[in-house]
Amino acid sequence: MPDLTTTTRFDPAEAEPRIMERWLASGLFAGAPEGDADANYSIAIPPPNVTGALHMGHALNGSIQDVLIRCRRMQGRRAEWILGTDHAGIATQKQVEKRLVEEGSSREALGREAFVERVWEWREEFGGTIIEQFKRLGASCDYTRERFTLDDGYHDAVLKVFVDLYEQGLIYRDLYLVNWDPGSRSAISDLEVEDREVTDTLYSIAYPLADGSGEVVVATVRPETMLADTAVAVNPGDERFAHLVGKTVILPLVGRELQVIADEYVKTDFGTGCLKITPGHDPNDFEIGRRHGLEEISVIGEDGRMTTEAGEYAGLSVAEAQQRVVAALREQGLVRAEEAYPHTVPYSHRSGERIEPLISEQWFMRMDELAAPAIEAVTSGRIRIHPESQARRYVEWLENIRPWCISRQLWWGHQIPVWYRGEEVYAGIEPPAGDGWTQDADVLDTWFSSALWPFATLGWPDDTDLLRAYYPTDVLSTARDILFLWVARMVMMGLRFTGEIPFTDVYVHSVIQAPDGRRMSKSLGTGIDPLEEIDKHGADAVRFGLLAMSSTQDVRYSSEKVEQGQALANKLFNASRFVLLNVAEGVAPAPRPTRPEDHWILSRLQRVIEETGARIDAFDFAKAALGLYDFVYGELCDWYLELVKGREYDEELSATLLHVLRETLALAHPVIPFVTEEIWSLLPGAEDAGLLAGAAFPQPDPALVDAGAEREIGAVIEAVRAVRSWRTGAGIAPGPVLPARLAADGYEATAPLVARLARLDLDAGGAAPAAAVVPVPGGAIELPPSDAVDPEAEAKKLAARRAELEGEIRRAEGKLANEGFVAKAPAAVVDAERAKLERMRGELAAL
RNA sequence: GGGCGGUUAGCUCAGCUGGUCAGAGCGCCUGCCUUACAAGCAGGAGGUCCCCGGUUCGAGCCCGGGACCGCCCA
Repeated sequence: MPDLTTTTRFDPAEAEPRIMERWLASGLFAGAPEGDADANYSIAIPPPNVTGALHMGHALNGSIQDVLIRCRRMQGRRAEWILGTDHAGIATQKQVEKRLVEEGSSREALGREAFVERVWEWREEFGGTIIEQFKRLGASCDYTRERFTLDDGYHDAVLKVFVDLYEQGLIYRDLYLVNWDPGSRSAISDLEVEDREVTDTLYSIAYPLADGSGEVVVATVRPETMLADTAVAVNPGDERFAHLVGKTVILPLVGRELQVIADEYVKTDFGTGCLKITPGHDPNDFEIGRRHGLEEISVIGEDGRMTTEAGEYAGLSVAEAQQRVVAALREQGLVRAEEAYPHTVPYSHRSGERIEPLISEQWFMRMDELAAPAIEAVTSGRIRIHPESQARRYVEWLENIRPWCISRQLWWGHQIPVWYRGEEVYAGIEPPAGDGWTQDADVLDTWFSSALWPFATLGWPDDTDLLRAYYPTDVLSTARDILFLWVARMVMMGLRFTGEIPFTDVYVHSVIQAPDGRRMSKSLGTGIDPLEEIDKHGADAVRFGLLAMSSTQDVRYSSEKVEQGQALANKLFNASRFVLLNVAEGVAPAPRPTRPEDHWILSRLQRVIEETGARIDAFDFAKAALGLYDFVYGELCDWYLELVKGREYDEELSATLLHVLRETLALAHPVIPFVTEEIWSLLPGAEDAGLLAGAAFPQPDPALVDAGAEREIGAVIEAVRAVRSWRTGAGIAPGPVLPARLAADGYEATAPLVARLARLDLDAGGAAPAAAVVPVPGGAIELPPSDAVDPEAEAKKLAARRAELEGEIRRAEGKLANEGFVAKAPAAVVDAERAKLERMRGELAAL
């Protein structure tokens, strides 16, 4: 505990761990599951990969969710932030495989059972890292109910979903062209593929016509796949080749006869206008092949080597085969052209290796039937996506959804609950009775299990207290990149298996880029570690900074915003010292205004309470955070605390100061929980008040809004600023008290405030003609001749001001003389212009 | 190729339905150790709101065209 009389800085490193301990010990984050989901408030955290470490995306999203959860908790709702990690199939398996290699062992050497055992051991040792890191951030998750997408209960849910969908005919096995990732030796889904710009060689190759009447030239960057060609296609509207459709060509090197077919897919202006069709190794060709009933030949195997179908090339790597095929074609004089060709090529998001499209037998999920209700949930407004532009993307994606390849050739994950015995196939939660059954070796795509996250974490399929209390959840906060990968799938599965939408609001937050605008990534070296930032500036500062810099679009990381947050925490700490060291003892906090400035700050407080609440409700976190900053700096510290200095700290003032401080702490707590909790514990009566995290969130009190006081103190502020500014311009030091007189209305109750803050003696103005005139609201402050005032300079400044005013007046008069303006502009705008003109004429007259 | 977003102060960004909207933080300059905070306080300088046209009494804001940057999908 800091000693307020001597400590002038808030020390996050010392305070934050201590405060987190108190929160965790209080049980506030882990309430009993009572009541129903309508009354309660819940958020399911996007489960970080168990292999993960906290990055800026987690830190931002954690801050966002924590603001929501803390705010609702303080508003009296039972708030549950569901926590857990994802088993992250490929990532985790690779992690452990790497260690095995370092030990001179391998996955294969260990065997499946032992390997999976090793992964569990790894998880036991390192899987908690990111959870601990969320604590550093101050995230008020329910740490007592941490889940894992591979724990027992969760596994049961996954199996049930698989078996149900299988029985309903939505899950099926099929031969299909998949994105084969040679790196992980597994099929991966379309969404795990990323395109990269690559320059390949585009070869033009001649295929002779079978009747000897000529040749067809096709263009390809993958000549080695020609060994699997089963047709040549042209555009049906292409007159150049119309006569060829239906004819036969001879596939060089292989000798197979290929039909020339017509298909709309072929672009007339690309390459030669003739396309070789390789259904076994190209997604588009695969589609064309299925349309035309073509044979599907595979010449590349899952090991990345040519298969026996490739004849003499069998066993070669793809690259070797390409060289040999091109060489052979050259020898036969069939290569017509070679050119460099930049294009985009699919790569595995996971392993980073180039995708090899292959036909293989995989498990698929039919999505159309699941997608329809998920589209309806959003178009009907039952689920709201913020910002709305993302809703369009969601709907468009679902409308064009394709079957989802859900099997992965990995060992770490939910092994597919299907057993085989000869020709028999059995899908079930329990293995079938009898001998001789072998289970499918594949596991499910990690996203299959994540899709169940909002309800599987709560005990589904059992009807549990947790499920009743917290499902459906309220908000799902995430970045854009997993809107399809995860969010859409949760909606589909939620609707299918619980009959309810899994959440009512989806908030899509910014992606934080590196300060130079590039992606933040470890491999680029552009990453900034949020934990280092927390070490340097404190968790409050990082939370504030991330929230303040976030918006609906991507933003660059701004360390200035984090420093701004640190400044705010420190400012609040010192403002609190001032209040606590001055107030009378034994006074209960309460609004007890006696002076205009008291009414003013209470009125301003109601406005910031109102605004902050509305901004959090609207997911406008940047404005919520910056609005708090503006209030604390621009109103509370710069003005109110300065205005009350010099007053006696009587009961009324003490009560009001404590009230304003308390309300401000509570209001700011969801954004900067640590420093506010720390100060809260230093308030008088803290022992009985409990934790701020469990206190009430402020509500605006309309009775304390006071427009009159706002005008009155607003004038004081403007007047003080005007005088200070004048002093600087006149080269007069800010310190000395100058004689002056107030020639303005509206300061009956506040003149002493102006005098003190502007360093003026308003009773010493005398009656002599003014040597300087400072315009203020309602009139002017006049300064008599003195050593400090240079009459010549003053005269010059006055003349300049007059000229400026005259110009402004002419402009306003011109505007008001414009018939179009007066006739068409709204009355309020015209009136405002007239009022402005009057004000300027008044000021000119006063000069 | 299709779609979406962006371009406002030296930097990072706010600017709602067109009318006190030209703003904030940081940086910079000047002056202050004013009994909460010098990681502070006060004051100040700084902008062709990407370009060209249009609509309007009035345009960062709306419309058309263009340039550049970024993201998503194919």
